[in-house]
Amino acid sequence: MKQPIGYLLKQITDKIKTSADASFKEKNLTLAQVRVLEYVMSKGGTTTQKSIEDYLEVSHPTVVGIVSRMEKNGYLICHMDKEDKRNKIVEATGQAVLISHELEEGKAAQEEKLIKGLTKEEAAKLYQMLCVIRKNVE
Amino acid sequence: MKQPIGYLLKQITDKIKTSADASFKEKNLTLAQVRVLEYVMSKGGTTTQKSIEDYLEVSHPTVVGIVSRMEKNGYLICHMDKEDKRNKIVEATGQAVLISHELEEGKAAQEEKLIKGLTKEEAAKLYQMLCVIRKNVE
DNA sequence: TTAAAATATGTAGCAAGCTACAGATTGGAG
DNA sequence: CTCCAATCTGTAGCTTGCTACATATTTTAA
Repeated sequence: MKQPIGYLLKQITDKIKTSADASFKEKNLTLAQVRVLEYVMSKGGTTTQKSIEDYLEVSHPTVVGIVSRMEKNGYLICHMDKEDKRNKIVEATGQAVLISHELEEGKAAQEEKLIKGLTKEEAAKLYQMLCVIRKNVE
Repeated sequence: MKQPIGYLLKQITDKIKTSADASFKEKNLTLAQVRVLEYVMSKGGTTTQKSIEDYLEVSHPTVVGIVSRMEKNGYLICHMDKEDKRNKIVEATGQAVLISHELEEGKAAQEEKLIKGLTKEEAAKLYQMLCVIRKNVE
């Protein structure tokens, strides 16, 4: 029974999430939170909640949840933007900066593990095709 | 900023789920529920909860939730297996049989939309590479 | 035969996705 | 200036994932 591509994608995504969440558990982080942390660091440690939302391409209530859990766990600090009171400024804490280096190292290894068995050309082709599909579902 | 493949996969998967859920909403179904329904129908309208779990490759509490919501909405009926009382037999209702035909028609169209812009050869190659990746994350 | 292991299900509690609705602030048109 | 629209955030409530723990039944091994 040949599975539709969409289902294949879901199985892969679920398994990436589950194993990543398990590996981050001792740090009190999840894959989604690590992605947020990477993004905030790429912005120099400070950004807005709306900016995270645009980057992740998820709905704003989802970001509210992730950010507030990270704040509760000491990875982020939030405060209102005095220039524009609609904006919520999100900053990485010292604790977050410290572990973000470790996280960065593991990242490349994960990507390699994912595409193990594919040639460099195949991986590039895959990437390109996934971009086509992403456009198709927009 | 080039996104990792894992993240690309997640974005695609999320969007497929969101738009599919919206399209099934008037029938009081979700994408996950439709997949269960398809599977049950492929088994002649009767199977066990454990069998659904193996097919979906998700944890058993996840299946419990999906099946019980479908039962509540009149798409499934469950009862204990008298041969082996550990098994929960799951059956599609008449209502489920009726709409399963409609659902089947939409399925191919969705798959086509997803891979629109790829040649038949590319799609086959994509499928093959995704199978490699699925093995890598097992 | 009986006790332990395997199997199937269930419940509790959490994270992360969504929509729908609401509130506050800012910007722009008249 | 004023009011309406746009923008950003928040809350409520849902589904679907998960792990951890518990229960019942069956199977297997001693």
